[in-house]
Amino acid sequence: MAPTEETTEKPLDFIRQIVTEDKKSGKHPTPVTRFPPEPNGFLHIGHAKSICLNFGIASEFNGPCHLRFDDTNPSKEEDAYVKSIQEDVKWLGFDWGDNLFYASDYFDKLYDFAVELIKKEKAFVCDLTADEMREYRGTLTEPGKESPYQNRSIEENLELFQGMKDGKFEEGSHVLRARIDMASPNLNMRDPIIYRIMNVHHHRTGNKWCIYPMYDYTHCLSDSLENITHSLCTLEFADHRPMYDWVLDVLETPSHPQQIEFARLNLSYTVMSKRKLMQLVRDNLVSGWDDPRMLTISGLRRRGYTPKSIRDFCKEIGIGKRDSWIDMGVLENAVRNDLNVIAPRVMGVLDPLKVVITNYPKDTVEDIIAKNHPQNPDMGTRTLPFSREIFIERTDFLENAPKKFFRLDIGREVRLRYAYFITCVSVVKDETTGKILELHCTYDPETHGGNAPDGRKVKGTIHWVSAAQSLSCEIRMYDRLFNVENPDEDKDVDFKEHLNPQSLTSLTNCLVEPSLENLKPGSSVQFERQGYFCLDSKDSRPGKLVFNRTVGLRDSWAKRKK
RNA sequence: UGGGGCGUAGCCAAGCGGUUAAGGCACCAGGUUUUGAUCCUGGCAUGCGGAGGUUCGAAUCCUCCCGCCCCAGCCA
Repeated sequence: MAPTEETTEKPLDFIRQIVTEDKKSGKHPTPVTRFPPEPNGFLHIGHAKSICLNFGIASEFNGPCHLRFDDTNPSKEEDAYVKSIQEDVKWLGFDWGDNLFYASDYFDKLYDFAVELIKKEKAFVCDLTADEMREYRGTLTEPGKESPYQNRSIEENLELFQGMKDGKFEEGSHVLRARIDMASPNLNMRDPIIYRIMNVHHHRTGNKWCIYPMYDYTHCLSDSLENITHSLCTLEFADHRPMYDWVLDVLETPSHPQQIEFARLNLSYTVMSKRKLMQLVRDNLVSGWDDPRMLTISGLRRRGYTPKSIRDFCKEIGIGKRDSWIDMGVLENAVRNDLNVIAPRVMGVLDPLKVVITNYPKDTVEDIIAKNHPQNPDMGTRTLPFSREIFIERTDFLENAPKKFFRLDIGREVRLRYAYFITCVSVVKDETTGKILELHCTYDPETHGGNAPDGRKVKGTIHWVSAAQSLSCEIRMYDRLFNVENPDEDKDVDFKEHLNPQSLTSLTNCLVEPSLENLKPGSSVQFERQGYFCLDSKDSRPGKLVFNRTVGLRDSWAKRKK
């Protein structure tokens, strides 16, 4: 390939560079990655970044990517979440093949490893209470104190640990701890807890266990048991890497994967943590995990985002180690780009204003041919009914409009898309309120199809629907969920205070062209001059259509008005 | 005032000692257009957190300083 042809390729991020080098050096001829969610909530756009990274590397280097559920804390986890997570990963377009794993699959092995640790005098059972433990841990600047239980004999530790497993002790009375260094400047190395007693039913192992391993102990071993080569996680785990390596160095394990950290995604005007998303759901501030305003994968799906748009977005933002804030506009731009190519164009009127074409014959309904996509003839055409009474957008008429207003005013001529030129003659108003009830216009029969034989031009082309044949529907308009860039910023103010009360506006008098009658729920269309909309997959019914606005079109006119 | 991570444009982000510091978003100015959409063209960092130093040559190496993020769960 000529060098010039390579210039469009996106440069490798630092993780792909490492993977590339490991392949070249023969250290890891094919990488094995994993996406390891805890099944304690729904996946969100932040997870998509990790999914695209892990599955993306796998497919680029022809290696597998495992889906592994990090289910070591049964008090928060549910089977419903594992289902939704699998659905979302698949929907995003990724495939883990046979490589579906659960940390809970390794509970037996993990227990045996813990016994090995005890036998090597690298772990001990500790009876300190949680409060005492905190005191003994020390602070950021002061070293901790060694546990009075740290010198128990191997035999005693073995017996106590067995007792923990057998349910002989109360929750909180004992934990198993790694024996490392209470004076370590890294708090994670101050004899961290690796097992705790929890009398909780586990969604997969039921009541078999009453002790559960901690993340730091489990994750590295799970990675090793699955022969993961590159264990990718977010920056806040960098401090845990010494522990990750310690466990794998002390124990006889199949492999020693490399943990690499990257920056998590921050998006403006939203919150990302599962805990906060959960609050919004629980407090009924949104309609559920899949509320179209939520940046969960299921919310985005219902909003009309395509898998490709989310993948493109993740590619666009890149992988690095700086704390970065991505503007919502970047996400919106990603859907627009995809939908612009694939969404059929149709006409829909959000706020209808009646127009009577006074010189058009009364009982005539005419077929108008319209393109389904202006740049893609392969998408074909459709016919639109046209008649004497139509509806246009209320915002497409303005009395005493400025010169630059390319729409309707008394005496002005516009083109009805694909149909005729019309000229506004008069306005009918409600005598008491002054509200505009309808417009009287005339059409030029010579302009059929939208072109004037005399070559005269009109600046504006507006969308319309035929009054008698249009379908009424509901359209839900969405705005950002929060009205500040970072709802988490002020620790003294609850993030819910920043909720945008206008985040959902339901328009119930909308009218769309009749071709939409049998549209499949979930499909996307562009309402010309308005934006991209998708038929809601939950609430839409035949005869009672409900659309979600995915995103508006770029609108330089609206910008100019400001 | 412990440890770890990070500072390149309004927002992301390449750059890995050697021509005028990629690219995208945003923004601005034109052009095409039966969507004020799309598309196309051009503009947009004498500058890489700051100050010194090394070098013929520094965003890249060294020193000091400044700023931001993370860590004291029996969460992940």
